[in-house]
Amino acid sequence: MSNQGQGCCEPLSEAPLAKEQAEEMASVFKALGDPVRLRLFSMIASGPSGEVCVCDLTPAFDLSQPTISHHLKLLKQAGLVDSERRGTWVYYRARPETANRMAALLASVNGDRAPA
Amino acid sequence: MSNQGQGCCEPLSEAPLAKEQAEEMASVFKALGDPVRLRLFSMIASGPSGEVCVCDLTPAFDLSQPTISHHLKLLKQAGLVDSERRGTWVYYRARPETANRMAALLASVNGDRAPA
DNA sequence: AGGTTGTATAGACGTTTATCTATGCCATGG
DNA sequence: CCATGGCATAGATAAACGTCTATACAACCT
Repeated sequence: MSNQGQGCCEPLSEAPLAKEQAEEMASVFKALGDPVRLRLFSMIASGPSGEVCVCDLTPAFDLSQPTISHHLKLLKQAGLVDSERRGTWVYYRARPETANRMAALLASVNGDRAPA
Repeated sequence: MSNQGQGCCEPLSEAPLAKEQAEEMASVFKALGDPVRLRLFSMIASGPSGEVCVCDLTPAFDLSQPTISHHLKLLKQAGLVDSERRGTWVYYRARPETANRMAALLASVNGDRAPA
């Protein structure tokens, strides 16, 4: 229930996005715009302990380890995940603020408007 | 079944997002992953009459008319907007079902897990 | 210290993408 | 009809992207 509206932006249905805001938000959508990254993010976000080891993520794909590492880096740069090294392994965890911010933006698109 | 102690590499039994679903949803995010398209979608979604004429969208950018037309096409293919020709002009309107579906996905990322 | 395993970085390469100019396709109006 | 204006399609091109192999870095374990 932590929907702390951090006053990020107007809902889409009220006012168009400014150029800067659009660029910032588009970069997050772009990070989610790849099937591999979306699945990675999904696996991380739904990790039962709130975090997932890279060693669990890598074998889940038919891709090389550096490729997975690269995608995780992009997710991190987009602000969607955070990483922490504990010993040998690195754990990734979702950053709900970012996801919820994008969710709020999309949820504001409503269809009931100007009934003829 | 937390493996925090040492055994890290227990394979995830099931991916939260299936491969096909991820590809389908990623294609929508990809459409929103461009600043121009996001602004276009934003302008369309916030149109006071629920729809916006292309003739109003095109001059709002420093881009050629075919480029705008191309971006609108991608938004349409992603299921984010619909278009209708009325006489000389073409009007675009948002499809809230798609936007709300993506919003629901992102909103399901919540941080309250593994209390303290 | 040396070997082993997990993760990240570097560089290369083929594909996709965003943009342009040129052109085609409606629909309206002389 | 033919001309005009709005929008879409086609083809070209440079930049960005996803992937790979090779290698470097980091932490563990004898």
